[in-house]
Amino acid sequence: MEVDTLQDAQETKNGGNDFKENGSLDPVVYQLVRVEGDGTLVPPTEDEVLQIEQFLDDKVDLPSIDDVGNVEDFFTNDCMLLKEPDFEEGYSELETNGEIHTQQFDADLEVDRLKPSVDSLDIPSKCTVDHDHKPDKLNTEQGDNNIVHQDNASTETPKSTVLNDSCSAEKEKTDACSRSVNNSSTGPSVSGVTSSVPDFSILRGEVCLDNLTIRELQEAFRATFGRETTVKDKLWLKRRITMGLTNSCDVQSSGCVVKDYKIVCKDAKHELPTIEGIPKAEVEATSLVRYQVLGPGNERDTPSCSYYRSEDQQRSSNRLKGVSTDNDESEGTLQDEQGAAKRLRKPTKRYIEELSDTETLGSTGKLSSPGKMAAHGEVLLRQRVTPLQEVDSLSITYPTRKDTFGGFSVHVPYASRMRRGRPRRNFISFLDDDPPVECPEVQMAVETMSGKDGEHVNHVNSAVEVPLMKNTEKKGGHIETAEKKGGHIETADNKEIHSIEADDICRSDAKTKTKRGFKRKHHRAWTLSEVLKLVDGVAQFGPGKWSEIRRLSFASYSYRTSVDLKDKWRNLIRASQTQLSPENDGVCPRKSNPSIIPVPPAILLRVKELAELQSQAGNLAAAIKFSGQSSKVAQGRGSSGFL
DNA sequence: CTTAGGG
DNA sequence: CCCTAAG
Repeated sequence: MEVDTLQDAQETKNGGNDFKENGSLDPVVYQLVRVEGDGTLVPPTEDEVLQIEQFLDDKVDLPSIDDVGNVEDFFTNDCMLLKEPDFEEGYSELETNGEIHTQQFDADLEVDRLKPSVDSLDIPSKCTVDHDHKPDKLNTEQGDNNIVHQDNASTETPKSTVLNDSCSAEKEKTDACSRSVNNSSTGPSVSGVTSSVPDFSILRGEVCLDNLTIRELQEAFRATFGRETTVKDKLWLKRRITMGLTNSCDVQSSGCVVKDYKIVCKDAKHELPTIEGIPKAEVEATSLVRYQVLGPGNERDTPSCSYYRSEDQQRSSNRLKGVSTDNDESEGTLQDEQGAAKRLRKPTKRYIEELSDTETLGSTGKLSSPGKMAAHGEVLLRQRVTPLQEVDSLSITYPTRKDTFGGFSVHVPYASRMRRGRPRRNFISFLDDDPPVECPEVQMAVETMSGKDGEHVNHVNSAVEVPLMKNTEKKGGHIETAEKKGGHIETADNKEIHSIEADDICRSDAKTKTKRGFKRKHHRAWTLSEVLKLVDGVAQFGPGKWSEIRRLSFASYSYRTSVDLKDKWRNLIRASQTQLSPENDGVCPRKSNPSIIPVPPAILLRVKELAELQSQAGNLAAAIKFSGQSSKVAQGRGSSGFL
């Protein structure tokens, strides 16, 4: 398994209010999209993006090389997990995944008009059965409805006769689906899928996929996944089907017979290591542990579930489940604890498919698709609109953007882009402004990737150039984290230097942009050297001469404006007073925040002295104004040299 | 444009 | 950092 697999397996996520703490996400990647009234997809607003950024935090970690192994491990186990008790549930849950999100849209946006797009976006079989069955429950008008579906699906299918039941369930779903499709006026009907019922008999008993024709395989695929596939690749189909039936990722591309959802290798005649043999409890435990690894989001229940369902709702839905209550119970518990523990999410069926896809395609794991990330906005949208069948048959590359974390250049999902400016209010402007938005990223790359170049100009000390605050870039907490994880405190020098150019671009860009700080100036932590320069500058030119100081001492730091200097100085003074004078037991007020490297007391001392000078200067201005002296005065123990 | 201050 | 009011 490769990192890219994870990223490729994107899920449709809608904007709106569903991004909150609990909005658990796939361990994979989400693509934030908003469905417009007419069914078209639109990039998320920055606000929306922001809302999920925190989740992506964990996600971002995934691709990190170190985690790959774990991830793989995880999926393997998880696959097995699905198999056992709630096989069905696993499935329906997984399948409903996309739908759920989309459905939430119904609440957020215009309900009726969305249906079509929903259908077109998602797997046919995903259509809501429950609208028919449990009209009373959650699926009223609130965004909570979605949950029931999967629950029902799982509930209504006794475990014993898994296959057949699942078939019927699927059938129902399909029917319901077609209904809803038909009901909706404009909906692009799902090609044929809804018209006929898959031939589930094909999956009955011992299935030897090798003996099936492509058509049969496709049928089997449909019976397995509840949707059609246009893929004609036998190998691919076989793998998919096998995986689907066995719920295992570990499937050989051929020579396997599926019997009772277990893989039986023709040749080896032995079952692949599935959940069999592993104590249920152990498995469960495993899952628990794993769940904690991945993300705040959780998953046994679909994201929306955990978030949208109130406690009561959850209970009621649990009741609905009936059969699989015990499992649900634990799930519920898990959910309750999810806040504290990170858990992994079951790989979605789609993920599984994607997985095999990449494998089949001989993917060695290109980390993503750099080439296609160009116009993410649009490209991405189109992709989402494409019928799923096609989506998984093609080697879709999902839009990502390159970003740098802790020195690693990785592609992160489009949605995880950091917000740079003030929230954008409308999509149009969002799109229009896209280029500039990219700037920070570029900068990041430049900063972290390239080695230091030029700018040794009047550089006094490049030694201590560590940002005073480690969370240099990106205000958002999570990126910060990512950076830390990257683990290196690069010499700020690097940072500064490279940032300069990029930032300049950015700034000019921002400034040219629509007035009112559409973009907030990229936050740059003040480095020690900068502070020193500032202090020196103040000492030399006197306080208030910001423009001068900037011109002379900060010639190389084009991103520091005189105002910045002024602000910083103000802060320094504050710090010196707070942190120094009351003889604070050496504990800085901002203590316990490891990410903040306090300004060395030595400097603060100077600041303080200068500050005192200033205040006194108020009365005896003349003394300081004669710069020549003032600097000396300042450097020489302040008040002493003073008249 | 530069400063000073408040936010 | 941003924004504004004042020189």
